[in-house]
Amino acid sequence: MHEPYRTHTCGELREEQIGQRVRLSGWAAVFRNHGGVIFIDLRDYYGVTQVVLHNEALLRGITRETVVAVEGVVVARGEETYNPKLATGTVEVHADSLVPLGSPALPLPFEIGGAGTREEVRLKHRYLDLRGPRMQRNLQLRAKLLKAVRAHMESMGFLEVQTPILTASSPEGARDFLVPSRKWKGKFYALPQAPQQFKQLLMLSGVDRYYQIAPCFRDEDARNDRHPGEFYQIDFEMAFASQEDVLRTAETLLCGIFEEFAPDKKIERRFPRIPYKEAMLRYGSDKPDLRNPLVIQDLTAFFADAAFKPFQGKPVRGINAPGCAKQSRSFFEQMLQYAQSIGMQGLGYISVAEDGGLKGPIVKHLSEEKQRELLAMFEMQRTDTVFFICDRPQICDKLAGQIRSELGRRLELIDESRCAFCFVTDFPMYELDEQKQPAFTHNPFSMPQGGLEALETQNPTEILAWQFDLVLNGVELSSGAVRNHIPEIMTRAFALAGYSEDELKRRFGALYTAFHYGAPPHAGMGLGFERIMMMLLGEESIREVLAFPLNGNAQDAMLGAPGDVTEIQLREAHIKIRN
RNA sequence: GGCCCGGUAGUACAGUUGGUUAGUACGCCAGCCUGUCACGCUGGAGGUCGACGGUUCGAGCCCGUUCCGGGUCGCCA
Repeated sequence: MHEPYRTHTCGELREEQIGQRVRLSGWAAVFRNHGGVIFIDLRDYYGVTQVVLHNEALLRGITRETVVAVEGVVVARGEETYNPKLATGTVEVHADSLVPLGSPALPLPFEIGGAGTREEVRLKHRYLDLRGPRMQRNLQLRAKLLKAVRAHMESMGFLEVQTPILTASSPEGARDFLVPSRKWKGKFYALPQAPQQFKQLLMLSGVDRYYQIAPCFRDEDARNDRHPGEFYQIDFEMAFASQEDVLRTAETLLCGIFEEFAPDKKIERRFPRIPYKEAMLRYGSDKPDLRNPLVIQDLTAFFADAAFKPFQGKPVRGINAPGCAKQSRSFFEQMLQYAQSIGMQGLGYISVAEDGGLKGPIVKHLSEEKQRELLAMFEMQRTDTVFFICDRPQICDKLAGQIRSELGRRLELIDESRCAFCFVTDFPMYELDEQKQPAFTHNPFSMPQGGLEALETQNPTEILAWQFDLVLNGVELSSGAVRNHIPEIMTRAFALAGYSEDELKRRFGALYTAFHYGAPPHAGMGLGFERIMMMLLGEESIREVLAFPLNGNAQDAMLGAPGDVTEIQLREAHIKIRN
C-alpha cells in the first residue's frame, strides 16, 4: 500500500495536533537556513505551514518551489515565535524526512505574488502567476460568484438553459468568430456573440424565466475592461415581464451579490432610474458615476439673454463645485489645461469669494440681476465656483461630463465607500448615421415605446426604446430591453432603419417566423460577469479576473494561440491560405 | 488601422549635457550562521541596453525605420 501524500493540508494544523506525527505535501516556498536549523514555508492551496529541519543534507537538490513531501511531528511554537500572519502560526512541523515529489524547480522567471512584473512575462508563465495569493483569491471569488449567481437566479425561479456554441453567423453587431464546416464545404458555423436569439426563442418555447452564465464570443479589439474574443454574461430573459420586472430582478441579484461579496460597500437597494436624456444633461454621460455629487445644469436659456456674446446661440452647461474657490490658482490653471486637452476652447467660471462678492473672468459681462439669478440657480454659497461649458451641440454634454468627472477627481469628491448603481433608461431607438439615415442605436430587437403608432407618427430620432443599461460607478455593467415580439412592429421598425421585410426574414428568419406562432411579451438583460468581478475585487484589468486570459492582441503566449494547423486539418476544413 | 506611453541582467528599476569598465534592489551560485518567518552577513556569476540603419572622434542616451508590450480612439447593433 502507498503512503498517502499527506495526512493534513498546509492550512489546517493547529494546537490540537501537537504531538501528532503528520505528513504534508506542497511547494517549498521559502528557505531560511540558519546553519544548524532550517525553516521552510511549505505552501499548498490551503495555506502555509512552517517546517523545521535540522538535517541540511535533506535539502540537497531541493530548490525553491520544488514540490516536496515532509514527515514529522507537530510541535508548539514558543509564544514569542508565533507568526500571526499564518493560520497555522502557533505550531510547526519538526521534520525528519523531506523528499521531492517532482523534479527540482528551475529558478523562477519572476517572483510569485511580486508586484510590478511585466504582464507579458506573467502570462507566459500563468501557472506560476496563479500560485500567488492575489490570483488564488480571484480564482476562488469567481467560483463563489458563479455559485451565488446560480443560487439567486434559481431562487427567483429562473431555469438555466445551455444554448449552442456552434451556431449561425449573424452579420450585425460585432465581428463573428467563424468555424469552418468539414461536412459542408464552404459553409461556416459562428460562435455566438450572445445567446440573444436562442433566449428569445426559449420564451416562445414556454420557458417562463431563462438564465445562463453564457459564454459570448466577439472578434473585436481588446480594452482594459474588455477581454478579446470571449467573455461571460449573466444572461436572463423573462416572459410576461415589463421593463420594471427586469430592473427589479437585476436589483435583487446585484444587491444579493454585493452584500455578500462587498459587505463593506454602501449600496442602495433601489437603483435610481435615469432617463438617457436626463443622464446626458445632468451627468454628461450615459454611464454616470453617481458617487460624484456634482450635477450639470443647462444654462443655454440663461445665457440667451445675457450680454456675454461668446455663449450666445450655443448650448451652455454649468457645474457648481462647492468650496472650489478656496483652491489655488494653479488648480484653475490645471483645469483650463485639462479643458484644452479634451478639445475645449476655454473653460469659464465664476466664484463666490469669502466676502460674498462674485469674481471670475465672466462676472463683468453679467448684469446684477443675472448675477443674482445665477446664485439662486446653483444655490451658490461662499467659496463655491460654477464652471461653464459651452461648445457645439453634439459634444457639449460630453465635455461637461468630462469636466464633471475631472472636478470630482481633483476635488476628491468621489465617495469610494459607495457602490452607486443606476439604470439608464429610455435610450433612443434610432440615431442618424453618416448618410443621415436612421440606424438602430442599440438593439434592433427592442420594443419601441409607443409601439406601432410611435413608429408611424414620430420622427425616428425622437422614438424611445424600451432599452436600458445598468451602470455601476461609471462603468457599464449590462444592457437589457423589452423585446419586440410583434412581427408587424418588427417589420416596421426594421423598415425605418432601411431593412426590407425580405432582409429581416433572411437575417432573423427563425425569430421572425417564430413570432407568428404565439409569442409572449418578454424582456431581459445580460450582465458582464467579468466586469462584476472587477468591481468586486477592485481589479483594473479584466485579465486579472480570468485564469488564462489572452493578451491585448488576442494571443495566448503560453499555448501559442492563435497558431498554425496542419495541411490535413486545412484540407478537411476546405480551407486554403492565401498569401 | 490612428494616437500616447514603455522595452537596460532572471525580475523590478536607475543611468546627468552624448564621454573611461552600464549601476541598484530582489532572485541565482558559493561560504558563514541553532529561532527565523520577505532571516542575516560575506563573496561571486549574470547584459547583443528589443532589432536594423543613420548622425558623431565617440550612442543605452540624438535621428529614422521596424518589432514587441500596455493604454486609448476606431470597433464592440
